[in-house]
Amino acid sequence: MKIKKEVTIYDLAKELNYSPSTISRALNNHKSISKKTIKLIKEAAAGMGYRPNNLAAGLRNNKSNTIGVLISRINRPFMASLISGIEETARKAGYNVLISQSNDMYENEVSNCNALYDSRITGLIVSLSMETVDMAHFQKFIDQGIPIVFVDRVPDNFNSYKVVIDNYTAGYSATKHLIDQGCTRIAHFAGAQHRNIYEERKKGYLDALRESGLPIRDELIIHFKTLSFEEGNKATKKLLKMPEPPDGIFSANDTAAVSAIMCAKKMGVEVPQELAVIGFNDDPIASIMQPSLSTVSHPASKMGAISAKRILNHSGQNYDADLTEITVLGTEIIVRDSSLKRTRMLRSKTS
Amino acid sequence: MKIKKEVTIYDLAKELNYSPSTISRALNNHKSISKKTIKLIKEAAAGMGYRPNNLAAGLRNNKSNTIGVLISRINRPFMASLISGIEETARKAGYNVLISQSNDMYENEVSNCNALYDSRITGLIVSLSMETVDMAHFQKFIDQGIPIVFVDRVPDNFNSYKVVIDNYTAGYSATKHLIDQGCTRIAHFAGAQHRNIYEERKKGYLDALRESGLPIRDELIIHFKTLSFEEGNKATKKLLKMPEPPDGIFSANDTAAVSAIMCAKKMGVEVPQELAVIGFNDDPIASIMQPSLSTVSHPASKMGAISAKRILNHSGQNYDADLTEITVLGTEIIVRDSSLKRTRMLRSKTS
DNA sequence: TTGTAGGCGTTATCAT
DNA sequence: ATGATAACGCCTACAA
Repeated sequence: MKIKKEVTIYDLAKELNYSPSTISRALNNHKSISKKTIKLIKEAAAGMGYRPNNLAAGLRNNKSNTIGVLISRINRPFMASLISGIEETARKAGYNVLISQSNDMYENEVSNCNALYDSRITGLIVSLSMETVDMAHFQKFIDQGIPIVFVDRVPDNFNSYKVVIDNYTAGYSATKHLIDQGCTRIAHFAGAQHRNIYEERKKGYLDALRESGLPIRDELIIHFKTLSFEEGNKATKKLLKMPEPPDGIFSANDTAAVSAIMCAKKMGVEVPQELAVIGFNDDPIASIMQPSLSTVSHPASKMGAISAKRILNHSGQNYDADLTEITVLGTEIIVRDSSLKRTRMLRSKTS
Repeated sequence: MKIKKEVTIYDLAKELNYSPSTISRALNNHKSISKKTIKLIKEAAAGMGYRPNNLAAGLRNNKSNTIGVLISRINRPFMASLISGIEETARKAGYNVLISQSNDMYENEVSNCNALYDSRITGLIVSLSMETVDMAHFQKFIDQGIPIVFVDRVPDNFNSYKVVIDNYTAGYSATKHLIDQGCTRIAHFAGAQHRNIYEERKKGYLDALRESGLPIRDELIIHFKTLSFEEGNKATKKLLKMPEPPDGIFSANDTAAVSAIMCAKKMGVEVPQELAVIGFNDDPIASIMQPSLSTVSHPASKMGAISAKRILNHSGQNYDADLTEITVLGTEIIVRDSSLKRTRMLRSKTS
């Protein structure tokens, strides 16, 4: 097939009897060009079907108008909403979004990192893989003055922009809520402890128990690898078979919390009467399952938007100093049926 | 801050006493370069921290190693899995993925289309917005020999690659299943009829009724704009208040089906005994809610992988001919509790 | 306000 | 097997 020749600023220049530089300036709204000329040139450009070549502009500027995103998996409600927030904000500012998923594997994270770097992205937004410990693969961005925003799963040994929620308080409040409901043997589904968000949630859990004078029982703290449905199922089965089973579970994510409820049901354990459950994230499923799942809100889309804005605002600032700008968002406990031991008002309300 | 000078093939050339061309060829595994030299050069490149510049290579080749994705919304289970499938396949082949969401608005689709074009993507994967009717914005890709793969929500007045499921058969089978369960007044939640996937599902529904000798009642066919939870809720309420309410609903997506079940519960209508429901997509929620939702499988990730492969395999072939290569995937009815009127085996099985 | 010219990093062509 | 050179499209000092 014949491929149509693309229109360049040279073609426009010839057509309109201007120099290419004037065309270029006009298209970029350069102040030295009169409104009239700009309008004329832009209309001609549109008429001739001109489309800018980001590759050429990017090469010239050594930077593409692109934000890179590096996450574990796209098809998780939290991540999908995070990306959605990033995309929306970036798009409005005329930026594109390049995505990549590590599937929670360090090796993938490194190679995706390189792939994004090779595309000369304007900035990088990262939620670390479960495995990642070493952070060397991010250094080259810093060396080039390319801003990195870590979001949700952030490192604590690397200075950069960070966007997180207050995981400690969230963990504390979630646990406190269960205690308020009368739970005394509260289990915790903990995430990988080298990811500080999970460490913080657990700390909040521990402190809530301590403050209430409840004993900390190691056998009720289950350390998960990925907080998957399967892991949750297995853990719950084991817990409920204990001589003194827990009467409450605080899970570090909704997926595992849901599996706990389903497992309990199957084993004939009533939720919330015999076992109260609270999750984390407020996935869509939380409000729909029955009993509906109490959980902690996690403003995914907003975190994405903030992360993108960080990149957009960065432009040329230097942030390699030992300066770490952290944005901490609040969360709230969303009380639904799965943790309401005492009163049962709102029973059928979807929330 | 000081920005480190980036290493280019010229630096490598100087360092190794080769010409830039040789370096370039070696890095691209050109056959005229000996294995030994390639190894030498690649090792030096890695040692010196060389990273290729996709922008420059892309400009030179007038094509970036990037696949563009244009969808309605990322944070929908089907879409997230679709993207995930695309990303995984693209990544393995060394391609990047640029995403954009239209939020189901025509105007956004057009401008995103342009933004992706400006980045000189290798190929475009599209699931049309609900609004889109005119297809002119895609023409420029065809003119440049850039392949387009339409997936799921595809046009029927535009020749290109397409990846779809057999919506007619799916709609037929879903409806037939309800009939087999003894339903005689089956309602249908239909999507926007100018999107052929919804038209096909409806056709299947109608034919299933006809073949079974059941009357087609217009008042039981509800046309939705977006098949949202709210729309589903409203429609269900109206249906159940009819003098002769339906005893079955075939919804063109799971979201609306879930809302139907929840609405029915609230109104004291038993599912499936009084009202059987079957959805479409097999969203994660379908197997977890109670009663679990019968639905039609929709191989999102696989469709994404196939779409990406289409682009990767295209390389230079001409497909502007009046040739439309369509890949049709099969689906299957997933029977769960929400439609099992008669027998109740497997009651507590999650599916 | 507009034009000229050089270069961003890479690769393909042509030559050796 | 390797090298020299031009070109991809755009932007921006510098000049006018």
